Amino acid sequence: MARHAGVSPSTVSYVLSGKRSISESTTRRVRESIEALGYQPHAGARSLASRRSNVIALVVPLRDDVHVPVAMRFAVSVVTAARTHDHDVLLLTQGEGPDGLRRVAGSAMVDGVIVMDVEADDARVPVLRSLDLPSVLIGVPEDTDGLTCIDLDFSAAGALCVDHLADRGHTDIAFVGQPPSVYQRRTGFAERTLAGFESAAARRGVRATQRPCSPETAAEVAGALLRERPGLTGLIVHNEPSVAPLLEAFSEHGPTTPDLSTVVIGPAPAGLPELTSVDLPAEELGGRAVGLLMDKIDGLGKPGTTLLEPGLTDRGSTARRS
Amino acid sequence: MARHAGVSPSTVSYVLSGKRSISESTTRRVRESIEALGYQPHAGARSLASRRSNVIALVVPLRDDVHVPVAMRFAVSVVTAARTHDHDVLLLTQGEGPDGLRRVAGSAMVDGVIVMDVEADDARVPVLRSLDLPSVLIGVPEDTDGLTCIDLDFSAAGALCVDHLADRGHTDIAFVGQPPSVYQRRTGFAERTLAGFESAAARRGVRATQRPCSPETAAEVAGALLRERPGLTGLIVHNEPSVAPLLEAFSEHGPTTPDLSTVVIGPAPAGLPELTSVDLPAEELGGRAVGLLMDKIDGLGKPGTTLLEPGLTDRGSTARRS
DNA sequence: CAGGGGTGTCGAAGCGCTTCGACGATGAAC
DNA sequence: GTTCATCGTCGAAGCGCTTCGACACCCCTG
Repeated sequence: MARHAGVSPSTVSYVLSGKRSISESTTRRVRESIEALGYQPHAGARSLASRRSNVIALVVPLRDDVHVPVAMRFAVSVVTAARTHDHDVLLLTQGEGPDGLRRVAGSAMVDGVIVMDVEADDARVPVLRSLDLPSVLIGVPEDTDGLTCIDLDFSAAGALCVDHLADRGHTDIAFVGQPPSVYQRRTGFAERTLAGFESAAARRGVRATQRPCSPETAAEVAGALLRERPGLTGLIVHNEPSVAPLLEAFSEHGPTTPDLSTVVIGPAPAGLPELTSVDLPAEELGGRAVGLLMDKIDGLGKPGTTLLEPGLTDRGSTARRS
Repeated sequence: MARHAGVSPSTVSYVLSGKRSISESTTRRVRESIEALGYQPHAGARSLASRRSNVIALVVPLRDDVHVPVAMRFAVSVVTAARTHDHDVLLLTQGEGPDGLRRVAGSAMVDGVIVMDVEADDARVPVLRSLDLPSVLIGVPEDTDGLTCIDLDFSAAGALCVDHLADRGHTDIAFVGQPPSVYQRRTGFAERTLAGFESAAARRGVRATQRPCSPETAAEVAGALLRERPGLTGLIVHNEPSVAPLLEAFSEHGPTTPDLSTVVIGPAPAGLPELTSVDLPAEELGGRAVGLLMDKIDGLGKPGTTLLEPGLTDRGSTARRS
């Protein structure tokens, strides 16, 4: 390669990295040779010499109570964003747990790591702290000390839904949440949404109940709510796969939207009437997470938690009550 | 590391790789040092010296007409299987197209690649041929010359469903398929399923129609079938996300399962009554694909297409007609 | 016109492994 | 008691990059 362009290897390196100034004529000559030879630097050699692999790891959850399409949107947006920063993405699954992190860190395979689906008391967090590997969490654990986290402000999202309904005169609202297992392992986003819901409900003085739910138990949950809460007029669903079975179950014995005013937190489900929702900005989260990670890799950026402001899109599934 | 164990670096390497015999005592001493120091070989150095990265690339589709949970199951099973072969997985998206393949191959980042969601006339296939990078396709293109492919035998799956219904006395069957866009870009599995359906229907002498479908158009499709095919008693759905809206639409104006005998090709949808189905063995496919790729990387294994025999699980959603 | 500060390029060292040939030691064969 | 394999280990030579001085060379200043 260097010979083909008539320069030394170091000059090629400097052309590629831009770390020293190179004359325009030499630069052009080198670029032409790169083009002509289809030259690609050897990734291993590069990472050995520069102590940078230009790869980041992404730890994706694979629990079955995690909503898969959302996880996939995250993954894709992370890959796309990483590519714009000239990085590739190594896919790790929860299967290996903390050991996977140790392995990729220890062998210098990756420059940093993005961890999704963080729990309040996550086993990976102490490992991350001990590893001095740049990392960004999508999700917020209980103790964020020294960590860089980013997430939707789920607490605000819960409150936003309550306010939306309360503003429209609703005084009896139910929150249908994630499957029980999600709360049991104290997943951050689920806890925070619920907390936001509850404190907003108290603040607005509305009657509020809350129930976990999964697609299998949706009919049951709807039945119980209809029975125990005859005055119910507002519904907040923080569980996308359950939205369809839930609304179906309600409509069999009771009101349909917008009389049962419904707000969904999460991505809008396909093949259903459009519902008013607080959308999960997966693409933005993924992109921002990568940006934060790149800063940390470059030695910039301080630890801290970024919460994205939620936005509510009114699609007409909530009615105004006098 | 080598010093800590009191041996030369090459001895450590041979202990780790097993490429030369090392005495039991030395092996033990080295392993103890590895343990004590938490030693991890530098991946870049290793790939530079050995010309092996121990990483494979996985190209995942991100079209919105691809069923995401299935793609995710593939991805996870590929990662899991790769780990058992001491490899990691680099995630590539369709976004970069053939260039992504060239990049990871040229820079020796990966030892091989697994490509999902292959079309009959896929742009990546010629690139793969030109690259002399070991590869395995999950899916089957039109021209498989020189390629290693693996997939469910979708043609047999289509036929299996027809036979199942025909055996139970059904003589008027509809096939509800993938969204039109999937056929337009000539995705292998969709074409082959349809072909299997049609030839089996001809062989069994049953009346057969076929329609593309998406969750949005499910109600429409159901309506059209009810209108145009009053004698319809059998339904084959090769489109998991549409199953729920489809059956709902049918039940509003017509028969429900098992009177409308329904067979699904794909993963069983959650939160619905259990349906008789031909399951997509994503885990097995992913695992086998990795196995095939590892053989190719090791210089074993010839090109060729492996089709997995489909199996039908009877869950009682098909009735016998006299 | 000597001295000083940029620029643009090169050479060499080294990143941390693997691998090949070599070599001493050991035991078997004659 | 030689001779020969065989076994276990080592040393050295890379793998293909990056990076750090060094060094021409040029232009500016005084």
